Amino acid sequence: MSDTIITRFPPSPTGYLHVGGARTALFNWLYARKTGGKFILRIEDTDIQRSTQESVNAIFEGLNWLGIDWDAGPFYQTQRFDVYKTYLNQLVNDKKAYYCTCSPETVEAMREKARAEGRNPMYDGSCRHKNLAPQDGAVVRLCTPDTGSTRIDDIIKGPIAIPNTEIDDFILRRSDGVYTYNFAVVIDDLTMDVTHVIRGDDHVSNTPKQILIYEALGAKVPKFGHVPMVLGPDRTRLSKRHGAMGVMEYQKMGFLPEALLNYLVRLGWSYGDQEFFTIEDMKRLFSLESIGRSPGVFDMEKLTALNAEHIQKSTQERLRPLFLEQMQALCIPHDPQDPRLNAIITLLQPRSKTLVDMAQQAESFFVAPSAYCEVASKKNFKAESLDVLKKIREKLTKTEDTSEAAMEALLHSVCEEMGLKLGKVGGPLRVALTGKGFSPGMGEMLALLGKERTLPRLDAAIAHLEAKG
RNA sequence: GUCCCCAUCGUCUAGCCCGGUCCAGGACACCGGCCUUUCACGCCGGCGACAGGGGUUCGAAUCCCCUUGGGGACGCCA
Repeated sequence: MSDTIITRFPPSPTGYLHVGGARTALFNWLYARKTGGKFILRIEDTDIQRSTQESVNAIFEGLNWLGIDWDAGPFYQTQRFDVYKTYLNQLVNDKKAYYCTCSPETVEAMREKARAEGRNPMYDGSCRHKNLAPQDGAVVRLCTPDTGSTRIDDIIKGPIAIPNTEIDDFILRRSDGVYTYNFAVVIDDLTMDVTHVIRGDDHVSNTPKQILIYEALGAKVPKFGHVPMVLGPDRTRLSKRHGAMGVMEYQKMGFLPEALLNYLVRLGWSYGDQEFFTIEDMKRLFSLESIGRSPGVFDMEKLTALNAEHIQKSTQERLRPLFLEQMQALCIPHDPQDPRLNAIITLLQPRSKTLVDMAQQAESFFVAPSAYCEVASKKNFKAESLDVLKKIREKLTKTEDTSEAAMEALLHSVCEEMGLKLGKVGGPLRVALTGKGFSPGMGEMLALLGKERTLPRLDAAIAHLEAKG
């Protein structure tokens, strides 16, 4: 009755939320948000053997982390059998579906035969005209047309026609009374008034079957849009062997959800040359028309680059809790109340690819180096370095102003007085303070470390150098 | 095997629908350089693609056909 657009995301709870599923969810969600429509979450748990509550929870967790919210649901298919039953009976009464008692072995033999004859392996419809009475242990199959073809007017791929000879009388309800995916999906989409079915490419062959169910029911067929799949670097369907699949693993690796979403939305969809999108940008600019037709390879490097950009453009309020969370997760000693936190984050923002990266770099601000990197000390702890460090120490003791500018000035005066280039001063100091060969600028480090942390580290380095001789 | 889909730099893509402005643009990666106390950031430059073949046309990345290549589906899984 209304023209509200209704989309849905129907994961099967047989594992975590993976990036492919996340992208499908994202597209459906964005389309609903863009058009002011509704987005439904539905759990397709009709595979009772493999469905688990942990998986359901993992899917919620993933969706929550990504910030993908839904307007209705979650609905569970296993709780909707009474609905399915009504529609199934209608089909049987109308002679559009029938009971079949062929055993799995018999059907397999049919498939084998078809294969041998160079045809698509399928059920041959031998029970179709037997007019079998409803009975336990029998499956219910749909009567599918033997001629003609079924057309999909795909929003993304354009018209697709599948010959009906390729579609067998598939099962709507199993012998144990559980409804199959193809049937449950149609009844759900129908009764939930779904207007747009946006899903992975791997479903194109299911679509004509589903259309046939709508037609047998005399129901209105929704619009379909099949988005190309996400491939691994070897150009096959993304799977476990390609490594990180679960969305939450990306959180552990220090990715921002908005960065993952940005990456995912751009994988297959485009808006001119724009690469960087905030969530708000996506909601405003997304369109089904601009989704490409070819599959895309998941590229960690590009995701990482995008993540760096999102970190760089992010705000203090956004980053601070995530940063703290990451410090915690990595067991890096720190003080969550430290007044320097904002300054540290700001300093690290342009130099961090991930939150993990940022947290690791932040360590130096909280704890003294436990050791000096061999390469770095070999390169920077030279003969004259001992005097340099002593000089810095001496000057630092005498200053009160530890602002970045004052610290820069201090370093420059050391250079001047000792007739050294900045590198000869900054190098040893860097190793003394961080133990590493790289870090932010020494002025910035000194200012953030303050005398109370700098002096002991200087003393330790001086002792280290004196011991070395 | 059968059916369906796809095809622009290594990767993501713009351009394709409505042929000329494209000896094909952007981004990631890579390589140089600048900046610089290190590492990053930033900036500048470079490398790098219309799968192949036929048409149609004055003209094709863009339209048509074939070939090749890739992906997907063929379950009492979803």
